[in-house]
Amino acid sequence: MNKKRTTIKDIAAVLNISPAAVSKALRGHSRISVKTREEVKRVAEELNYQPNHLASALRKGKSNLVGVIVPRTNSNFFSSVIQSLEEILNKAGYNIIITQSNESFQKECTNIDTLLFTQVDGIIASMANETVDLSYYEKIKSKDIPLILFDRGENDLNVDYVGINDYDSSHIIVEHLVSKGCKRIAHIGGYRRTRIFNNRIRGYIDAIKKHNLPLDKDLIIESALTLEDGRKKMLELLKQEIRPDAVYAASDYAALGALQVLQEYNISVPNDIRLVGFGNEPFTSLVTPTITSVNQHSEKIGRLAAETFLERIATPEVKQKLNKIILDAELVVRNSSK
Amino acid sequence: MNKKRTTIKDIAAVLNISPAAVSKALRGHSRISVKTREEVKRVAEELNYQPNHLASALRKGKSNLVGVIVPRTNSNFFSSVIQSLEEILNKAGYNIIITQSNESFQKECTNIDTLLFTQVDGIIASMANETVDLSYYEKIKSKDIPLILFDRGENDLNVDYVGINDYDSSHIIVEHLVSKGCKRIAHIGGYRRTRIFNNRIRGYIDAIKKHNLPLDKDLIIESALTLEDGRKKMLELLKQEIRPDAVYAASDYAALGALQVLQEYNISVPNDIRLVGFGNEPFTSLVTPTITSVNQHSEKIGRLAAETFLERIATPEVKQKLNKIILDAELVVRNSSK
DNA sequence: AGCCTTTGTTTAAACGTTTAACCAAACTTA
DNA sequence: TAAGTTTGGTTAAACGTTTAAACAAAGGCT
Repeated sequence: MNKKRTTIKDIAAVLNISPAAVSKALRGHSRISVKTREEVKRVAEELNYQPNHLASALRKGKSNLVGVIVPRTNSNFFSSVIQSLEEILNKAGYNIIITQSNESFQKECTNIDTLLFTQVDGIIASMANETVDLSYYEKIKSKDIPLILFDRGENDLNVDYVGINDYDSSHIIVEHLVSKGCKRIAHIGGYRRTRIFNNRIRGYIDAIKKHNLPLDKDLIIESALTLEDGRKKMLELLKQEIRPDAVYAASDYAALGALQVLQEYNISVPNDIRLVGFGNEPFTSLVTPTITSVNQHSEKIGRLAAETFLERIATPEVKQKLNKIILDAELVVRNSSK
Repeated sequence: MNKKRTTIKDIAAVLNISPAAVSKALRGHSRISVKTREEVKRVAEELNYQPNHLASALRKGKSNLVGVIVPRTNSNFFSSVIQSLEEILNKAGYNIIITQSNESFQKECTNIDTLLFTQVDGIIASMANETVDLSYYEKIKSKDIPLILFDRGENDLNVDYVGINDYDSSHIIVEHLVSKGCKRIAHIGGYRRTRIFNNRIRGYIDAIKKHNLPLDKDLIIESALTLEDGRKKMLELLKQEIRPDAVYAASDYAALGALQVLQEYNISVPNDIRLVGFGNEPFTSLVTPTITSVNQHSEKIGRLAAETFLERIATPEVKQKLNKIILDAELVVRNSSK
């Protein structure tokens, strides 16, 4: 019965050498003769040897596993970041464990615990909307394993961060709408407590000021940015005495909700009201009219996050500190604002 | 410096007992006095003890990790299955490692290899469209760890399978279209070599026969079912002498592509041509008109797959055999076929 | 009292690798 | 040729946990 897996010892027994020699041969240690090295490889192949990752991880004190936490995977942005993370990290010999927080702080905490329990060598995360208490993230830091944040980060954690320039993105959007002749631009934004949404709001405000447009408090609405929120907030905007002539939503889902309401009210997009979303979700180019949005360069963000992680691993002596990598976002103009 | 993690030995040292006693106390072994058990728990808490998962996994010969392979995560179906898998398995003490094949056979093979390398205790997978060579899946079986397939399975592997009744779903769809008065129903299907798509095609054919409708070869088109395929195939259908009065696409993406073409040609949906998709992707209720589709009960599939896995783990003596769990799908009627 | 059982714990080995330290043989070099 | 270096290994301990086996002490039974 070959019920039991072949181990390094089995190979050693066949060749009448020590397990240590086999281990070294397999890892390409210099002090092993070419002859033995090749014999070992041959026998390993023959016996269908598969190294026991757990044993090696235990001995070396690293698991070659990277934990990933995202709010959800069924958004194009996150799944694309993950894909790119996986590609880079696999090449470097790491596997990733993906977990979803579903935007819940509670779930995020248990995710962190299970990842730490699994002895991951590092964590790459995008924070849940709800999260304000950073103690669980501090816990990661206290374990002295790299923590890399992307998209949804937090300066106070003083770790690496990869994301796009939200502030500038708002400027670009407002500028685009102004160039189309819009004079009263509303913003359906996220909650200010989330850094990226706060930045988008700040960018919006500053851009509005810059173009000497009315900075009406009623034109800035905070929400969780779901489709349903988009609908509700759009209805509120329509109830105002002077309707806006453009709406900039900080998420494509909210933009879509707004679009649905506008269509139900027979308000023409883009003729009566121009609309811009954020995130460049695939459906933005599937609906009618197609929705102008912001491309967040997900693949690039994934790649940079992975590379930053590898760099941290390579130089463990360097203490982690706030290190922001900010990419320029790109406005993808579609029919909803043409 | 508390640089080093607390181990079971540290706890033992504090209480002046053996590490074995600590281990047993922590696991709730019956032969440990209530007193020591509680002291151990107290000290463990105090020293912030985190069990070393690798060591225990190595010793016990199981990793408490389950590998998951999906074609992609950015589809609502798969991400929802994953979420439900995660929920059940986490409760049972398992963590999941998610990998994506991107519908590529090559990628799927390396995914299997990395999962096996990571010593997962089992694999839950949905096969890539491309996959016909089953040798890598046989490799999983030869390791004697449970393999559970869902949605995209293969009878020949003789393992557990969870999915919906594709054959019947086609029947239900055709019946629905017939009830709306359709007489010439086209089917934009997947490739026959994939079992589920073959079943949908067979179901379509039998249902057409059953209702004595014309069974025209030109009305059945195979493709990869992407949005682009939907567009192309719809164009082909429109070129035919007698246009169909209904189109049943085996994926929502293809259905959406078809819808776009129809709108470009000013053909009214549902008045001129009725349209049905498959998968109940969120966008089906977001576009105009909303698209009738089939709900695949993703949460239930995830739950059943997880439970089947746990059952296999609990009864390792039982040899795995073909065991199909087939759910009834549910037609969600929307405007595209009303 | 003597034997049996139960309770609570210790001992020691094991899981499969890696690696520091050691060693013998072969080769250099002056 | 003697000392030093290089080559190609071996030995043994270690990573942190689990667990079978052993054992001592206490309690139960006749």
